[in-house]
Amino acid sequence: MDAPPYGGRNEDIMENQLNLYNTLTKKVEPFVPRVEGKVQMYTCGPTVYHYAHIGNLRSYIMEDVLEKFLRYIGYDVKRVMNITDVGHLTSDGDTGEDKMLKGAKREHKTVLDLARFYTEAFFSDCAKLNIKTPDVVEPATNCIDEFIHMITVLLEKGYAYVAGGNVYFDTSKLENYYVLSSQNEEDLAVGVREGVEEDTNKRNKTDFVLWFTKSKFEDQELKWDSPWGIGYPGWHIECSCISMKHLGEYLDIHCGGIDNAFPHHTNEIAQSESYLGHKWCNYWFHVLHLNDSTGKMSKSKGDFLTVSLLESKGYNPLVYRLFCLQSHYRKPLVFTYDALDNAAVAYNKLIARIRSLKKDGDVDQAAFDQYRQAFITALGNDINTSSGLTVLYDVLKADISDATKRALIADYDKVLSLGLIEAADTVEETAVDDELEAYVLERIAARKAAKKAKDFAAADAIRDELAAKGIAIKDTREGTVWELVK
RNA sequence: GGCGACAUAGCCAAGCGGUAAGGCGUGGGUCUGCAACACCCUGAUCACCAGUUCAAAUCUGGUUGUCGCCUCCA
Repeated sequence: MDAPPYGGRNEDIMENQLNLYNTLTKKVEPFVPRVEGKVQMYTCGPTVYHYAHIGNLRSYIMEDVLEKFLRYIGYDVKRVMNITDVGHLTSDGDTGEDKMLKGAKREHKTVLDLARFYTEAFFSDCAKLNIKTPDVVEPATNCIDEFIHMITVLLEKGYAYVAGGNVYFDTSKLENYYVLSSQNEEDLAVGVREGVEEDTNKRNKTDFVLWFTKSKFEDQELKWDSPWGIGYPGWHIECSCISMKHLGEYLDIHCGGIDNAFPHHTNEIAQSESYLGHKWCNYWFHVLHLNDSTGKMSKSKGDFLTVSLLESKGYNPLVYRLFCLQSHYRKPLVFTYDALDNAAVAYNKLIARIRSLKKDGDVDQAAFDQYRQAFITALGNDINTSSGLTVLYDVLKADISDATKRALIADYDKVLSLGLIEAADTVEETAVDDELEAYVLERIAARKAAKKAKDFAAADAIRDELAAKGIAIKDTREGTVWELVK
């Protein structure tokens, strides 16, 4: 058997199992963790003021694949995610559109209740998409002491200043602030978008708030005492602190959506490395956006696409996962229902093919190892999920035993998490009452008799009769099967 | 205004200098009494222009278009 020809052709990086694009270096480079065999991974979690839309979830799906692939090739991964439940919960223009939030306010629920509600909703959506919950999930409100400590140290070291009641990070103290983007201060526009006011307390355009006591958002509900007065933390500080709280002074991979690269991640690097006095994170993994026909998906314009909405339209959430996996995480993806339908058909066909595989028989270990390596080569090439799926299709077409195919698919699905084997082994349980079932079975038997007697007109009449009742039948090698058509 | 990403068949999409993967759809066929299912076959010179090279979808420069970032956002 010839080795399937997948993957990069660059000899230098072929040696490594995983080559990852690093936003910090703007190159695909071999992934080498700081401590051999272990990966420290941090993910920017959701801001829980609303449901996550499927664009948000694209990032979490692709990060999930990255995490699972790292485990697949043998790394011991510790992954941490924050939950932003403070800071800008009431500062988003979207809230005007948010009926849930309006309702919550009407019912005098607190922001914390709201955060709890949407945190649960977020993980519920993740579960439907087979996204593993990170090892550590930490709400920002659990870490106020840590934030205050880091800000205190930054003030002591001279990287921060107090102005107008707020504490700011002084970006002019850094030799190189723009590590994740090639911007320069002079050309940065302040308040480019409408409705954004310039903060005149800042010494430099790019300075950012570490702690607020004075905010333009007067209705901030959650506030804590601090050396600088009663207030609440700035947004950027939480990720740095939560990461260090659980992963220590060094981080291997930091993930997030591409919109976070500047300024959020840039600011995280600034404050973290100023605080630590050494380099903090080696690899930055950014997922590009899911767009709709009008551009970037957002909660305040166009359709607000959630997992629940897709479900209500009859889509299996895993179809959306497949839709994401068909594309590369570093390319913008445009969502259309046509494309999702395409993925739905592909998903169902895939399941049907796997279902037809025989379960008994021996696994050919040599073939298994070879195809497992092909999959590693595909995914190891900067998490090329599209190529990974191609390997999966190749396995289905390969001249190897069904048992080997099933074993490989189950193995791949540790990373892809499309529920392939489970779906294939699940017999469609149509919710029908016994009476209907008895009727259908009787009609099928009658049709079979008619067919046997070569009375095809009668057989077709029975089929039409059932079709009129929304029941489709088809003849397979194993006999006639039926299902309710929507 | 500045910074950045992207542009491959009807649709989605891989491609990492050596002569265009895969999926869906379409069309044709095999199997079935017919239909459906399944299976087989079927398609593009890679936005445009100019360079570098023996060789470019892949590198360089430019043009056009789309999108993102420079409040908060995945």
